[in-house]
Amino acid sequence: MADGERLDIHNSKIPLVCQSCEARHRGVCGVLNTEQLIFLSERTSKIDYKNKDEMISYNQDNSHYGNILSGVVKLTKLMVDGRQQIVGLQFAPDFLGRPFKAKSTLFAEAATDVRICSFPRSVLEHLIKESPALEHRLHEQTLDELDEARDWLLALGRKDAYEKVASFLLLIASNLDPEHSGPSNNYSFKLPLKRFDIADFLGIRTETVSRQIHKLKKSGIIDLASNQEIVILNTSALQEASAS
Amino acid sequence: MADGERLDIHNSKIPLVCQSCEARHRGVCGVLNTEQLIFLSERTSKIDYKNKDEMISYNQDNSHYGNILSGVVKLTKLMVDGRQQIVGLQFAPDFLGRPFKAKSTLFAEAATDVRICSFPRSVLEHLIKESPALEHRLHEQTLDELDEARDWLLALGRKDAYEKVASFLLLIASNLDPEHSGPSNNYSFKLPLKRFDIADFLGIRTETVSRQIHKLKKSGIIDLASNQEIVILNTSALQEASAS
DNA sequence: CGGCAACTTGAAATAATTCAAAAGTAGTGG
DNA sequence: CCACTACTTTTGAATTATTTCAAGTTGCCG
Repeated sequence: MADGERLDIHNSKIPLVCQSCEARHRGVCGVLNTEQLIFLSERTSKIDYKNKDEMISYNQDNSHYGNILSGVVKLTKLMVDGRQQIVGLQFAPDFLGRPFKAKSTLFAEAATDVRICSFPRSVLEHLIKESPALEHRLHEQTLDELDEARDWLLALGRKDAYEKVASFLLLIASNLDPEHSGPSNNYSFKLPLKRFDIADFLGIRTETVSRQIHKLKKSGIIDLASNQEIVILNTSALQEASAS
Repeated sequence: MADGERLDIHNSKIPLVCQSCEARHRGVCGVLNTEQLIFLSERTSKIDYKNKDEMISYNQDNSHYGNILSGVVKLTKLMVDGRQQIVGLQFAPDFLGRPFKAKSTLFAEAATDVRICSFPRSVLEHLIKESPALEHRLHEQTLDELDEARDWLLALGRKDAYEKVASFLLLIASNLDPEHSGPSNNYSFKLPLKRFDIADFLGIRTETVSRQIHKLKKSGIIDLASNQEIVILNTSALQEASAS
């Protein structure tokens, strides 16, 4: 670490595997310096999951972590009698996994085809020890997830089915296209979740989801290009309907 | 910082105000060294809130943080039409406040008389910069809160009223007396929340809470020493009833 | 002891579920 | 390209859990 100039040149060698990576800047990797990025990239492997693949199982050792490169991941909880609830949805470039705990307390399942950049626990721990900025970044994501979870506690506890479905459509729209936060109308997207999963997320039944989507369509707030393709005709009316 | 011996002696002077403090070891202060503890203690003030006092308001600047020394704090969300949902309960020695965000997205209200050790944002930020262990400790609490929030997502989304009330009683029992996690029977405690707040937490109505408590009593799982004092007669049956 | 708030109880109304069946959609192979 | 199957979604009707509304009862604090 003597010659500043050469060091700079050397450090600008961002690993090839990272150069066009979704998570490189927005994800946790954004806080790593080049040296740390090289260390990490040499210990990662890209893993592809098919839609419906189980990525993490309940009680599984938290031996690996990952960054989501593409796709949507469902986090679900299961009751002994089979009742199920989605307790989180994750999108690229979210960090995936529960740090500092031996075993997982939930399931992670691919809701679409998913690609992640995976690395072992020891690598995470080593990097955290070296880089407080990394723990800070993870802490921020955890805080954001907590804020989100609390928004959903309100929705599950106090909103009716119609409001829940409207809220869900807004959530998906804003996550698939972060630009879409504003009231730009006539925005369309493909739902990453089937009716059953939507119901699972909202704590209601698929039949109820279907009926509420029908209502939203009938009142001209949305339209269906196909079963899975939602067209938002009137964003502010949808926000109104979501009661938030 | 020259003479090691004197420094040690000096450093063993834990601030008087911290010496008998609930949060000193279990809370975030547990990760601070003596020097940092002195720095912090010189910038804190103990604040007492009465039951029902609003401690943090929606959209309020996050200018102060605190450690709960005693009492129970409700975190609530409010909809424009007045519907309300408790999204978290905090007990001593929890850290209170939302770091790294300008404004609060929820209300914090004293659910009992509450005492906190409060300090300004700048002090937190200064200490975090100096001590990665502090951020780590905060990160851990946030992760625990997220785990809890997700447990409640499952409860709100998929449990019926009877199961919700049973789950709630178990939650309170284990937080008021951490020793009570085991199946020791005939344990009694005073509910820190009124029926209305319990309903608010569980996403149901007070009348429904009342009816479910009645059911639990009728089936011999609990007894009421008074309206607010619950006696758990059969912990395993209560766990059964909570469906978790 | 009085008065107000918290809690309980009952009966009617309602939102969502359950069950059943029909309609739509996608994928496969002849 | 159509037929076939499997799966997802929609729709309808009956049932159920919870809410709502209204009235009582209890308990607590001054």
